[in-house]
Amino acid sequence: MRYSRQRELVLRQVQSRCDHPTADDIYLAIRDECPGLSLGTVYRNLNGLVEMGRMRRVSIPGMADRFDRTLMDHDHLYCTKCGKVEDVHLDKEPINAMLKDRKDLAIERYSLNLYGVCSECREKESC
Amino acid sequence: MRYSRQRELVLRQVQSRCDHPTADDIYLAIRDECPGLSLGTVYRNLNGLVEMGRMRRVSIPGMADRFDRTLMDHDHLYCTKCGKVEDVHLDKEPINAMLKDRKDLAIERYSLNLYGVCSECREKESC
DNA sequence: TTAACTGCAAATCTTTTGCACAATC
DNA sequence: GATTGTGCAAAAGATTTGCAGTTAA
Repeated sequence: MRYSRQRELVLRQVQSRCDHPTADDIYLAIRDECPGLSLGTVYRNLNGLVEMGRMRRVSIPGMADRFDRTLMDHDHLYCTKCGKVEDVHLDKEPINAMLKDRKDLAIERYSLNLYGVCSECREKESC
Repeated sequence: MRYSRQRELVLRQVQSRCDHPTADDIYLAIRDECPGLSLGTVYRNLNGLVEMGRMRRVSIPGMADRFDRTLMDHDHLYCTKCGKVEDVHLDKEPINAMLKDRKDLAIERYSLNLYGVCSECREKESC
């Protein structure tokens, strides 16, 4: 894979944010720095970067994919109040153990999506 | 909500199948019994029936939603060989207990998607 | 009768793709 | 100079929606 300014900007943008931006968020944020940039290029680069393991894709049914700079294993909480996606680090051992017990299943991987109220909205509520 | 032949056919179709059909699968299967049926009507009825709790929606990133007649709580295994979606009944207690321990999180619900090889494909493999 | 439902087609939203041109190595 | 990447615009796929006509209660 060879260098491109567009890919560099996409990667930097994702790495600089903790809010799980969509392809369009990223496009809007960097297009000023790169006149003529096209959304298709952002998509192509995001796909490549995810495939290379430089970032992760977060898929939540019914909405555009988001992109996450954090490579370490973790899960996501979709806030039912404000729509934000928050990182959550759960202890996966209970799940892994339970799945390992099921020798009738050949599970390669799984994804867990959480729905609830994010920490920011909870703080607002309790005031 | 009042009776309609279209809704009746959609519901019957889902209830008669264990293969998690998509809206389009359902449309193709029943349109002979209902000349002039439109895909939009199938979508509208599926949405209504899910909302009424008469069936469940199964969302897997990157593909069309599927519909599931089984109302009881369970999970889904997406087969990476053949693309089928298989019902899986897991012991959720370990997950629920782990989540309950995390009093810093306000989780309302969660969804678990499994990826692996379905029972049918595993049988074929082992021959 | 009237509120809910339908068919149709167009619109929406997200993502991909074909192609001619440009940039990298 | 070969190959990879880009911009543009069109296409694709899933789903929703506006509207005028139809149907159940």
